Amino acid sequence: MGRAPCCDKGGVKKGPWSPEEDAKLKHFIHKHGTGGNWIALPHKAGLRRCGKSCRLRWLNYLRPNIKHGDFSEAEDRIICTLFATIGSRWSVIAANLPGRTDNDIKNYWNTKLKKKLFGIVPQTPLHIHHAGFSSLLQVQPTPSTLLHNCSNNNINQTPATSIPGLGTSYSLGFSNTTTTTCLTAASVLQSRQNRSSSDGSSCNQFSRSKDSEFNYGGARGGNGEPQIGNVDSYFYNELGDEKQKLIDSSEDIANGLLGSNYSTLDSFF
DNA sequence: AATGTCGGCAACCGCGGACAA
DNA sequence: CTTGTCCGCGGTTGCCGACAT
Repeated sequence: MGRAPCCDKGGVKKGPWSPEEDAKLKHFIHKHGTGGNWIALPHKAGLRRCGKSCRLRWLNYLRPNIKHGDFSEAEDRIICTLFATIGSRWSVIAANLPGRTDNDIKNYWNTKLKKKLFGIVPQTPLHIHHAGFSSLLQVQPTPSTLLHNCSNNNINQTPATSIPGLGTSYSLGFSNTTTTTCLTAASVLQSRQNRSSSDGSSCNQFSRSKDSEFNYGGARGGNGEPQIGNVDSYFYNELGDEKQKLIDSSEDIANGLLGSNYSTLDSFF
């Protein structure tokens, strides 16, 4: 039953690829393609490597049209917005950045972009976060770092909007990438919930999976920890007229960035 | 100059869904 | 329907060069 055994784990080489191995793999794929079977490929190509390793090497480094080097400001913005909208789905983000690999984007986010956006470790948490940002709990920005980053980034300066009643009140400048994308993610989700919820009060859909967990600092449990899935208490009770503005702007951003792919976001929530 | 620390990046690991037998 | 493998993904590790002490 089942398929033939995978590669011989004992006989395979691990670690960095040599130029000779790269050449062998490249030559074989150019001549024969992958054949839809990575497991059989290394043997056919004369490589003592696991099929998985070959696939990774090809996809991340050897295949044509791979971009290496610095990311542009436009790429930064796309990564940030998509990350805030869909979380750490690097393959989906990579699909929106031609020539970039998921591994590249993941490394770039973890080593540079995260620091560029959030700066030093803050004292005051930002009260809105998507599951994608939950991994950043140790590096959430203070209002001052938000403003600092905002002025340094010099991105789309627009009037700030005050977000009251969230423990610590302060202005969130829409021009800041991080803030915008947090609000974008929150309001996109909220608008989607509006469409699917008859009474507008249920947040169940936000806790269905780890990727759709949401919380607001304005809605905390008895232990003071943010509660998962309490988006509505903020959107319905506290945000008032600003709610629609947020939803409208976030829909525009998402539509502009993702185009026809935007409709596929439904599948994530 | 030697040693320690940090950051960037390539590669590996383990998991879950899809699919073949 | 069950079992076992393949594939793709995200998270993590470890190597190596740059920089600091």
